Amino acid sequence: MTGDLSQSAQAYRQLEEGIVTLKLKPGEAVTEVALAQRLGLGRTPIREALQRLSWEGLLTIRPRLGVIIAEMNPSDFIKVLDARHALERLVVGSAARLASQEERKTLEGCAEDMREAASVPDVEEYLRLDKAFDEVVAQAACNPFAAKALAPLQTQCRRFWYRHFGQADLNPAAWSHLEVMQAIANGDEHGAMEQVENLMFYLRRQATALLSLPR
Amino acid sequence: MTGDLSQSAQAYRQLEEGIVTLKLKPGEAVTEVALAQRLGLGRTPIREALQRLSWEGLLTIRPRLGVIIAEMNPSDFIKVLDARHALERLVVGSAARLASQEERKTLEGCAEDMREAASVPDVEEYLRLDKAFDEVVAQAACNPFAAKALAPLQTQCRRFWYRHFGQADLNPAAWSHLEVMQAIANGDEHGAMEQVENLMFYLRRQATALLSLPR
DNA sequence: CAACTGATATATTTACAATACATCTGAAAG
DNA sequence: CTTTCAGATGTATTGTAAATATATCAGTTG
Repeated sequence: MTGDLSQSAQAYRQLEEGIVTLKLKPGEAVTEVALAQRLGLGRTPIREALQRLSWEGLLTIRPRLGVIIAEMNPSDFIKVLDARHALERLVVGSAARLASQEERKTLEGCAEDMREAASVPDVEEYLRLDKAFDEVVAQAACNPFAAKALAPLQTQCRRFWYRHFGQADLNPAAWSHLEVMQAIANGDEHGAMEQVENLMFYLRRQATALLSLPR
Repeated sequence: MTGDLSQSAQAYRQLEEGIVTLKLKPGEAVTEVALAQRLGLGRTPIREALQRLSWEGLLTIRPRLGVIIAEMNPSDFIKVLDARHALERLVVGSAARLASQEERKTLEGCAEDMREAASVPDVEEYLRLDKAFDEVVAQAACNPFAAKALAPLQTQCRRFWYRHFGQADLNPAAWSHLEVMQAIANGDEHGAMEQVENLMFYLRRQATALLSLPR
């Protein structure tokens, strides 16, 4: 019907997207039945999606009380970044070393698209490409365990970034991504790790800048 | 009734333990209803537990086909270790820096118990203590995101370790753990990171030794 | 101010539907 | 006559949904 994804998977995708793009606002309380009606699905798929989102930290389920979309303050984001940084080093390095020709090709295409999305600018498209980029790299690294650990952190980053910097200039972030992609595509392991260091540092600076503003 | 855990949580605990202690053998196929009967629970809690175990990589759910307990070969274990290593560095360092007095106390007690479990030797108790150790450290590090990413990797390690080295001498591994705990308890960040490096190196050596044997 | 009652939301169970796999039967070919 | 392959039917298992039970919160009443 709607692709050959299971209903749980559909629910998950839609809810995740809704959360990172803030259609579901941080702090908001929602009920299972409300979501079920909204997405036109049964309660069970919704429930399974919610559980998964819960242990990815995108929302918290409070028994008999409802689910609330997770808040995220800058200091939490720093913590996410710490964890992500540790894993990105590993994964990006492996990807530069192990990526297949096809994956390198895909990465170059992705870089091109991202450059364009940043110059339009089209934030949602940029986000989709960022996600695609992360997925290709994760696959190229040939370490599904690291990939599984990393993915939720990347999702959190996207959400936080969209919330606080979605309206800002996309170009600096995009450039930084491009450098990483180029290095991986060229099989330059050292360069890739250096560039990912820059990228993480850039995100960290953004977050700390936010911390000093009392908002 | 059985503590105040939800039935899903109970199911998860029991299944996880069953998997790491190989009461559920790698490659084995099981059905939801069989597990439900075996644990005396309904199908839904089982199902939720299975899903969680699935995205922790302890089993794979093949739609309309059944769930099969994950195999794990040494080369997979190396990958798990790569990812774990990256995160442990971060978490252990933070824990040494940030642990409360109470947490340091707990760690010292844990070290004592582990020394004893290793000398008895009591593998299952050792495993429980190892898990408790990991949990205390994760909490002390004040980074729930890193902790969530790390926990499944630690579980995988325990399982693999129990399977291949459960019968071997516990003392070397225990000592290495003790060093880490001591360093954290003393707030010696540098020492803790050094010791965790040793521990990871030790595990890696064990795995590579296994790789060379054709078994 | 305390206790009770009603409403609301989740936790769990149960039932039903859909799908895949295995087995059995039949016919056709050698 | 035997063997093999194709088709159909039966069984087992998961995916989904609805119903029931239980706990929590809020509002009201004594």
